[in-house]
Amino acid sequence: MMTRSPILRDHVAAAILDAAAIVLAERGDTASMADVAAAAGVGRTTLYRYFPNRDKLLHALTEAALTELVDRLVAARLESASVPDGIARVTRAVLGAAGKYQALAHTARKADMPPEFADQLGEPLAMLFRRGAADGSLRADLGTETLLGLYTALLEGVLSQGLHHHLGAEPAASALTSIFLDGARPR
Amino acid sequence: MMTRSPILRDHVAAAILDAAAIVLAERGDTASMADVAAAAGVGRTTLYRYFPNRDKLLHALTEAALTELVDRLVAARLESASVPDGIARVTRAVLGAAGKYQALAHTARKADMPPEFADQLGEPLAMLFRRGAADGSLRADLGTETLLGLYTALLEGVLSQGLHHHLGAEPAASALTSIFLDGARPR
DNA sequence: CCGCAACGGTACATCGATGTTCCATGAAGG
DNA sequence: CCTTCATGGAACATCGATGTACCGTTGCGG
Repeated sequence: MMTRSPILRDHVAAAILDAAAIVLAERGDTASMADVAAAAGVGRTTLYRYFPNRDKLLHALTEAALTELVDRLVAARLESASVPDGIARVTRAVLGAAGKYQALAHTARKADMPPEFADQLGEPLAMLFRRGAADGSLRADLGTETLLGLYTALLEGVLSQGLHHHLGAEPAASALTSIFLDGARPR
Repeated sequence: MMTRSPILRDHVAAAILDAAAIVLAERGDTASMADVAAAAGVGRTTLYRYFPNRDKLLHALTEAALTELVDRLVAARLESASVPDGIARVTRAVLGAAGKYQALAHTARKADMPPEFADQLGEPLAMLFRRGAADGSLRADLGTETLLGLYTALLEGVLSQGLHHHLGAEPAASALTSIFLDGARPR
């Protein structure tokens, strides 16, 4: 027998998640399961065969998005970069993973983010900023916490505004990094 | 007869809108009319007497929020300020009007923003940034459009992240302005 | 080439939200 | 004091979304 193919099934599931990410990013919570199914080019019942209910789908989506983000973050090897370059890498990583990640900002209003991810995401970033405060490559007058908050706010704003679509991911990333590090005033 | 009092009615309506702004900002589209009514401390039927349906409520809320924002923006007298100071004033204005404005970012996904408001909000800001590009008080290498996009992204991100609640409106505004103008790198 | 299994579609039960109607209550105003 | 009117609650109809069951079709695997 051998149920058709387990790999195919995984790929279909991935395709559904990609579609879900898009439609959720567009329409937010108002997107229905039917919308997701249609966007994925799959029957509604088939969608339910892969994800037995809406919660499971959301959960799988957040997990996929956070995993991708964490992967990109470790691949960025922040330890072996200067602080400014590290920030540039983080920016590229986040904007590159935007596809799936963007949907979560609207829906999963920090509801049930698994705490292990929170650490895996937040710690490297916090470490980077602390290092910057210590070695003088970042301002100290605003406080490391505030600085980090402003940086993530800028990331979230750019994503939610779709700026990386107008400009392309790479130009958007370099513009964002440049503004955050050097400001809008000419040096 | 004299239907009780027309001013009282306006105040109740305003209270409902305030409550709606809060609950919409928290729960987004998933907030029900019943939630809004409860948050406003008013019966569900009474809510429907003031706003005959959900659309009307949302519409009134966006109008109130945008009106407040426009008012603060004209009160800021951007023409008579330097560009950096103008940006500081805009930041304070937006963060000050956050209460109502924040809810719209999640819900009214630039759906039906009345175009007259779009101009009243966008034009002064665009003017300010163009002036900055012309007189050299803002960088020109990223393009005025991009610069403006990054600035509004930063505003939106700070709001959606609630940073102005952790820090207080005024400190948040000055930190935001400082980062945007001067960057995170020490000068 | 044949059968199993996944697929898509239809139909259906259920649930929560929306919007409406009606009525009892209570408080302000004359 | 007594009328009047807004309020809040309950009951109701409706609608869309969720989740489930069934069924005909299709196509890959053996």
